[in-house]
Amino acid sequence: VAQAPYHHGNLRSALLEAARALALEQPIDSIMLREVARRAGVSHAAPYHHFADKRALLKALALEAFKELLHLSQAQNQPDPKARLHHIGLVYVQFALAHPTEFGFMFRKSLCEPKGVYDELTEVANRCFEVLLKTVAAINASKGIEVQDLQAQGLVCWSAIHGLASLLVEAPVLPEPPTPAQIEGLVYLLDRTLESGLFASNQR
Amino acid sequence: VAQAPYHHGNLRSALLEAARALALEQPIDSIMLREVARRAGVSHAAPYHHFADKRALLKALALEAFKELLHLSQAQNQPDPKARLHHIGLVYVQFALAHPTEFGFMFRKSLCEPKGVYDELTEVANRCFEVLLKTVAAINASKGIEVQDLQAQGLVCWSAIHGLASLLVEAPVLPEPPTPAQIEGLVYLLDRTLESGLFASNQR
DNA sequence: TGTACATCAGTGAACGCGCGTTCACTGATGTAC
DNA sequence: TGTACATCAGTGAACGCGCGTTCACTGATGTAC
Repeated sequence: VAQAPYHHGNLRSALLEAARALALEQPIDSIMLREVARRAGVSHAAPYHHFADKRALLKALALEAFKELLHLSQAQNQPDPKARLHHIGLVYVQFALAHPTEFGFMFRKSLCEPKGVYDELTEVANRCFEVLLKTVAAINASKGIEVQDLQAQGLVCWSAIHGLASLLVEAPVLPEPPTPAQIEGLVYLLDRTLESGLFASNQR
Repeated sequence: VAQAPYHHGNLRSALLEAARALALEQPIDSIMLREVARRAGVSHAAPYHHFADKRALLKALALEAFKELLHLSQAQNQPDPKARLHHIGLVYVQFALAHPTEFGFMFRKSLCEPKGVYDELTEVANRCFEVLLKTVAAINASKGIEVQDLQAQGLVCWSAIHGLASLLVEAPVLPEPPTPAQIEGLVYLLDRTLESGLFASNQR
């Protein structure tokens, strides 16, 4: 296998991996299909045996990203729902910082068009949200709270996490990329905000 | 002036306006300079008398967007700092929904490169953040709270607002675009979360 | 008021570029008998 | 174990396309005298 056989064997994965590597270096829209093929060591027409077109390859990339995010969110087994929520927030922010281009791309609405038909990307995204919703519901239960609109509560919770991740990735305001310790500190502050508000007096 | 004079008169503004209109129809990276010129009723070389290149035009578009956001944030005169924060959150989300393409684009880090030199976009973005910071600080003061890291507190606050705006614009999870009433409801829920946490028992 | 002239803000042709995609092809693989 | 053959997964040439940018140009404007 050392001398590059005619058949690649696992070109589909290799193309996705090449696209992932390119995404670390440049924005998603300047990724070129021919360059992905080049990186995978294959002619520029070869990808068409594995993906209908460029868009399909990029969508597959987004799908993989969502699957990884889902996997990370679930990779825990803590009994305390608050600890679970902290975990979700932390891995979410860490994922965004580790894969900034994919993070910005995987939420593009145009990826899921046309609407109405079954779409695996939408489904996995929904499952990510459901993991969060269940955790939020568990915290409600542990506090004996009845919430009228769990979706809205979950959306606000997701917003706080998503916003922190987004700003850390892209905010023009931040002079330096944050250190892992700063990230954890911000996620803890976020936890406390969700727990008791942004203006609780037990600020540390 | 009815018969299209040779000199346009205010082509720079007209080009930005054309770009803004195009941004309502398509993602930022598929906006083409030649089409912007076409929309402005001018030859495709004319923009080069007003912008160094395509990137400069798009950056000017982002700058205008930030200026409008700053203006909206400041367009109020409420004595209660909590009311001011609510206003900021509301106009932020409304702006994002009204200008989704620019909203996604104006935060791109690459817009502010090369770093180090003075950059008007960075400055206006910072001023937006400062409006928020001052409001948060005023709420702290009204509560007699001393905060160790105002920047972090402000960043978390901004995250919550920014995240809600981002998700409402782009989330693949939401089946329908939200109504104005839903938006206000979510911003109120956000307010209450910042005030007393996501799990306060006074859920309505 | 008129004229010369510099400057500004357009035009339209042209350039090079590299893309996404298609096509006929060919080498490799696997299965039936 | 061999052989025929269908199928799969590559190749490389070619296509059309429209872009961003440059250039020499020209029409319009404004100022000096």
